[in-house]
Amino acid sequence: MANNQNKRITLQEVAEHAGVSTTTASLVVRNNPRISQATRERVLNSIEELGYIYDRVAANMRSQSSNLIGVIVTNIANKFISEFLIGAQNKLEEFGYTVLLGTTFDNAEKQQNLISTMVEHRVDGLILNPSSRSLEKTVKHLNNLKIPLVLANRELHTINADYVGIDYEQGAYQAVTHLVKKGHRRIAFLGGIRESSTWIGRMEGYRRAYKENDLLFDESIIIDSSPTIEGGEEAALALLSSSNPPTAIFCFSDMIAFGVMKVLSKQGIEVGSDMDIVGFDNIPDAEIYHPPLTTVSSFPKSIGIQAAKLLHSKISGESTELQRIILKPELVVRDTSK
Amino acid sequence: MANNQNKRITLQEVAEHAGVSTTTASLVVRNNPRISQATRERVLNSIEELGYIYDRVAANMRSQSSNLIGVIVTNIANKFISEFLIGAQNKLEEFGYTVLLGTTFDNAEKQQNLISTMVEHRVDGLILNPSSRSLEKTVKHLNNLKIPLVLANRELHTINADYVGIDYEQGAYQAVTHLVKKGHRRIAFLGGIRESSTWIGRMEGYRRAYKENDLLFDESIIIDSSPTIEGGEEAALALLSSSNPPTAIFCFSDMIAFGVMKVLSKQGIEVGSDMDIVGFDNIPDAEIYHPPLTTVSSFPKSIGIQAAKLLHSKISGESTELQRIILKPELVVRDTSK
DNA sequence: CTGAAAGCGCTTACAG
DNA sequence: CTGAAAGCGCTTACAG
Repeated sequence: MANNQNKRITLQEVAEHAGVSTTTASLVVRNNPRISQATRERVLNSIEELGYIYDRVAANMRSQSSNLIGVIVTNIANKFISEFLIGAQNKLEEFGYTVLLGTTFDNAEKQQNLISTMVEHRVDGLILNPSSRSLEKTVKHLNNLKIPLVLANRELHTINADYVGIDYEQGAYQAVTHLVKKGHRRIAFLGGIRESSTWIGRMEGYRRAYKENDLLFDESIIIDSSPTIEGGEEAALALLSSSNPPTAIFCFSDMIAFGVMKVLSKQGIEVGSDMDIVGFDNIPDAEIYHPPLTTVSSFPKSIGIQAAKLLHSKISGESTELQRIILKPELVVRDTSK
Repeated sequence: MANNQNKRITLQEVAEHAGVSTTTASLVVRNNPRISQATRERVLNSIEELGYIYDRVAANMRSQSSNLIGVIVTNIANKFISEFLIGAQNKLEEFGYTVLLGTTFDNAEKQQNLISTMVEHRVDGLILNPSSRSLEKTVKHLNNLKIPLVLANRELHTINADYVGIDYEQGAYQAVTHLVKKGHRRIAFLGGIRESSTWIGRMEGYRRAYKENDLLFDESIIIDSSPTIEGGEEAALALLSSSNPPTAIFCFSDMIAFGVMKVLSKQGIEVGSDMDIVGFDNIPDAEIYHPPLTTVSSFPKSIGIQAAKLLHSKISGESTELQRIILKPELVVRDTSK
């Protein structure tokens, strides 16, 4: 083995090899047009010959910018989140950033650690899909952040930051109104974490639809849970044990709806005839599920794209005022409520 | 606005504030035990008071290690991949690394760019779930890599690197043998990209089961496709137009199986009685699908964990020989083949 | 169009 | 147990 096997070639060595200064070599690797074609080619040849690899870490350190964006999400196994992440990542890469990914698994401590790590890595900006609960320390930290921050999907009202999400209130309102038009007068709301802004938003829409249609509001058919299939199963079991079950269920998410339907079908309750169901998110599975699920479509990929765009405009100083971008949801009627 | 608003406090300023040298301050932030308790506390107080943030970029540059691991996958929207990613990420974070994520969307150029970017960012190691086709340039690049590389899920035989994956041959063999035991003698193999090692592995298992059971091998019921639900639909349509259809189908993946079943159910073909189906991957949806899907379980999270462990042992120099870790799959029988 | 020198914010020998 | 000085590999004014 050669003894220079593990040593990276530096720009200075390239410069020496090409017979120019490091300044010139540096300008060449960054495609600065003020270097003559002849010199540029000499340098590029040396780079090729020596197998030089640009050291972005050193460059970033000197120029005080990292081109790194931290993206922190609750759980990539959730289809809504993975779609969101794809949108954000694609757009960020288009802008020339590299993504530093963190997953909190909805854990507040993990979220705090990830934010610290990313800030220590000198990310140029941060997109945060907050966990359902955040430490006070984290709120303080985020409010003192010197870099642009965009919150996504879940709002933290204690934090002064830009926000991109969908109109949960409107989505829930559409879902419940749709069920009312089908003749339902007793509609449960199942799943989701009661403290989260995403749950509260839906609750407001649910209430508005109840009020406008003079339905009898009943806390006992509003059951929260963790936002997973298992959570949906638990909520459904709790609901079925009640003395006065509803005729339709509005679910916090499609995942919740899947859990609910799993329980219903085990109990011999036919979805779409005995009980109508509406989900939320319109994940790809909603369409291929049996029966296909009526749901509120919420364009997670668009949210990701918007968040990336907004962050980029903040970083480049184009936009300075705080913004809230709220995307409109859309009801997709399928077999669970026809 | 104060004019020091955007300037980060440096360790030197901390040291001055605490009345110690930067050496001492540096040792304190890294929890070096050779600093006395009294000095340590003075420094920690100054850090708190000044709001100092550790600059990992500068530290990494000086110490020539980044604590960054690049993880490049084909598509996080795929459940198999997202589970894999969760396993890898959790384990890597446990080891103290931060993850730099890249998604290739199975595009060879994008893969090449991502690898370059990560190497320029001086990642300490790379976990690569290769796209189905790779550029020659990429192969060369990977073989000359100065940092540890672990391939996952898909092997590239032209690359000298460690590999973690499951035994696709064995999985396919189990699936087809299971169908033979159910009495099937004509079993199709649908979906997946013919050039990929994951497809070739399954094909070998399919052939072995055919040979051992003296079945009549027929190329016309082996139809490849892109590894998506849509790909499954296309393959199924192509199969159904053939003059001599099979009585059972072994699908490249659960996603393919979902596409296939969608087509079959539209055509009024009853899955589990008219036609038996076996998938591959055992993604969470396989269980809740209607009907629940028989499939080969392939522990993507474990693959991720193993890949992270292996990479870590390479980085810390514990293991030097090239390793192949092949996890055994397991058949999970459900309603599509009972 | 090109170069010499300083400096980004840390860590690392080395010395005491 | 602590400190002064050099250096990681770049980019950035500044000068010519």
